[in-house]
Amino acid sequence: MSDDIAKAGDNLIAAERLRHIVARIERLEEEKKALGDDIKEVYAEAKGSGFDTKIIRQVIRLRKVEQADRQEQEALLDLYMQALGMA
Amino acid sequence: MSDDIAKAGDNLIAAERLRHIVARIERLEEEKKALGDDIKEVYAEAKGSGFDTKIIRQVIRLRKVEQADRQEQEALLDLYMQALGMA
Amino acid sequence: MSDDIAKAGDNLIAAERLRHIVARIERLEEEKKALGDDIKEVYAEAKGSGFDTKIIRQVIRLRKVEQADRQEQEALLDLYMQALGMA
Amino acid sequence: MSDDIAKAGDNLIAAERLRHIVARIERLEEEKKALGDDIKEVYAEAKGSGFDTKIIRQVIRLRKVEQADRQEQEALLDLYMQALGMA
DNA sequence: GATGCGCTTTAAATGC
DNA sequence: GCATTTAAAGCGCATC
Repeated sequence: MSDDIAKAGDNLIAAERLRHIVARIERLEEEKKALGDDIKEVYAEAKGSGFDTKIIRQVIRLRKVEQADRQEQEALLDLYMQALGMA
Repeated sequence: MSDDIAKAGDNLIAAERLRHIVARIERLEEEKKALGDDIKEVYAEAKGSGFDTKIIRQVIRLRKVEQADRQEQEALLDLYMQALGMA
Repeated sequence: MSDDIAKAGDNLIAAERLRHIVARIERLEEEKKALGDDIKEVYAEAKGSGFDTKIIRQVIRLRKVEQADRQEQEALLDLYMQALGMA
Repeated sequence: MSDDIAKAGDNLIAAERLRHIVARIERLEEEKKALGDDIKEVYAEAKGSGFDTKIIRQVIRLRKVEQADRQEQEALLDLYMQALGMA
């Protein structure tokens, strides 16, 4: 019997925690969406200034992969350094 | 001649503006990604506490469509009001 | 040598299957487009009868999200049932 | 007074027609969605057979514009024929 | 622990 | 030019 009471209490606590988790995620998603809107706005503004947003997107994509490449190269370098006992 | 100078100046200005636009977008995307990571972390934490993330995701999705529902109803009401010349 | 023959045969078969796939997709897309045209026609007809298509679109959108809502609720219930070992 | 009655009657009829229009559109959209699902299925099947769906999509897109080109050329030809009194 | 697969989200294209 | 529709990317999940 007291098991049931304990279980009911646990469920309440779990429900409360769930509520908290959901609230946190929703808050974060809201902020994330706001940033997405900001980005959209910048593109719209750029377009209004006569820029081709498609090309801007390409530029950004390109810079992203280049950055990834650089990081990869650095990671590889680190690995070599470690292998050579230089790090 | 002075046209060319003016054009060169414009290009410089355009390049500068482009640089600025790209920087702004990259900054915003960085923040956006950080929030995505935060969300992921909350899910991971919830999972670690024994919650079923699938249920949490479903709850959040449901709340989202309910909210959309409410907004759609209001939009529809507005339309009717306008159609009836009451807005 | 016979490997090459086999491979050539495979390529022929693959080409034939590809042709078949493309044909099927094109046929389906054609039908899909026809339906899209039908829908457009209904809207045009409604407009001709004095209806505001904007409102009709909104009504349909609303009914869609309400339906999605219902389905989400059922999905959530299922998840809960499963989580509670009742399904 | 009888104007009001007439108007109320009109509204009822309009509501009935609206219901009918919505039902027709929803039916058509349902069929359209079913075809979309069929197409997705064909792609999935193709993928299961080892084809690269991305390339298949390109093939289909290409064939579509080629077909459009052909139709355009034929239309142009018709025009010329008519202009020459040969059609 | 890695890989692949489907699904959700996000970007691009198109038509009104 | 904006909203809808369609293609692509990213992500979590399941499996091996």
